[in-house]
Amino acid sequence: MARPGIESIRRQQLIDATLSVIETHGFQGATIGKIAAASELSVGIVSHYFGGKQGLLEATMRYLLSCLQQDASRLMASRPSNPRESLMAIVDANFSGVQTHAQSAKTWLAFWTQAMHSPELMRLQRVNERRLLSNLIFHLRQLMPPGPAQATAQTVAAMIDGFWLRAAMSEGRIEPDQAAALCKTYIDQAIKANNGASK
Amino acid sequence: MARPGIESIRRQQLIDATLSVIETHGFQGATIGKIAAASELSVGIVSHYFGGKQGLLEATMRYLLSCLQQDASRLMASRPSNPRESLMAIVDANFSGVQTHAQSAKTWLAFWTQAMHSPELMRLQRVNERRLLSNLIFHLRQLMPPGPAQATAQTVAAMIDGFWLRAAMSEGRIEPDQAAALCKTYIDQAIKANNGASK
DNA sequence: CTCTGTATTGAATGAGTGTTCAATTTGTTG
DNA sequence: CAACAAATTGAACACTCATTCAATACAGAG
Repeated sequence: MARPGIESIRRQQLIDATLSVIETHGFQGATIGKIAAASELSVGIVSHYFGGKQGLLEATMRYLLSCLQQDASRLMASRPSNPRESLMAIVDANFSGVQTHAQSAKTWLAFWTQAMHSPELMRLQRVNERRLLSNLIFHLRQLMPPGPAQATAQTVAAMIDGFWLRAAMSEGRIEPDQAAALCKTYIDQAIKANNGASK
Repeated sequence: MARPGIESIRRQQLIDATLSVIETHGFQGATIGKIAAASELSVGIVSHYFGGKQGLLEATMRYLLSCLQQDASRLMASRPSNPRESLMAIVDANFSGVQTHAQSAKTWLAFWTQAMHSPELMRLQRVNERRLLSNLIFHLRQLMPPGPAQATAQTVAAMIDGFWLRAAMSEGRIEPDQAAALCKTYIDQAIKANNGASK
């Protein structure tokens, strides 16, 4: 038998190569050949570890989702339990990935597009969307009535997606710090506009 | 010679077929063969009128952009010149296309993704983005200082994109009316938070 | 009806891609 | 070192798709 753990190493190699190739060549240009070349492995290895190209793409999206979730958990843990601060942490978490991986925004957009015609990717996307939304509602609920909380949560979620989209389109011209700041400004405005009406 | 105007008829036939095929099969599945079948024409006609697949795709995106601009012009013309009402009209215009063409949202997303790796599509996208942004700033500028106006405009633009994205992802589950209402609520909050500081 | 040039067709072509699997390499065990 | 199995390779294969272009259909002019 060969070294144990070699499987997870190869899997990660291929996922990293996939992200890199999508970043430079786009989703359409992400062929098995290019991914294999970028990972310095052979084309056959993809079928061996992921069963095929589709399996590799799904694994790559799962990886991106898990990174996002990890960012969120880390930032939530290091903050006070103040509801407003928690909301700010959620915003930060949703933009922190952009800085470290400039390629992420483009790749996300590519996956979203692909996800619309792939049930499995669609399911993953929906789960993640639900989590963000219910997280936002939970904290907003402590600052305003249910109605405005629901509306504000949906608005914040749309803003986050919108800024990601713009970041992807403008080749990193839009600063993630700026996007996060605008989201936070909105949250404060929404709190001010609805506070005291609850409790 | 055959009938004059036959060219514009065929072009529109092919553009309509392209939109229809992208809606059902996705951008990746939009092949010349399917488009030709949907338009009840032959595959060769595409090269004849558009020089190739890429030309047809660019023409289709131009068509979508012109539809959006037409919606905007129409709604702006039938409203009072009140700055706030103008902003509301802009929001309505950006969501009016979703209702009539449920396929639009998916197709927009597909084009956005494609645009990132096609200079010509990217250029079209940028022009449209600039127009929306400067339109928003122009009207906001009459209701608040330059700084907040700039920030609010970018936030509104991101919200619009974000809601479109969500509409595309959720197969029309999100009502465009609701999205427009949330955008308007935000605009009013932003005006209230910054009014009186200008002029 | 015949002629003429435009409009249209669709089979043939060739480039590109994902998958397969027999052969090879690599690391471990006896 | 020899024997073995897991890991890896990459050429061959089958398939899809965009493009091309010689052949055909067609509308109006004479």
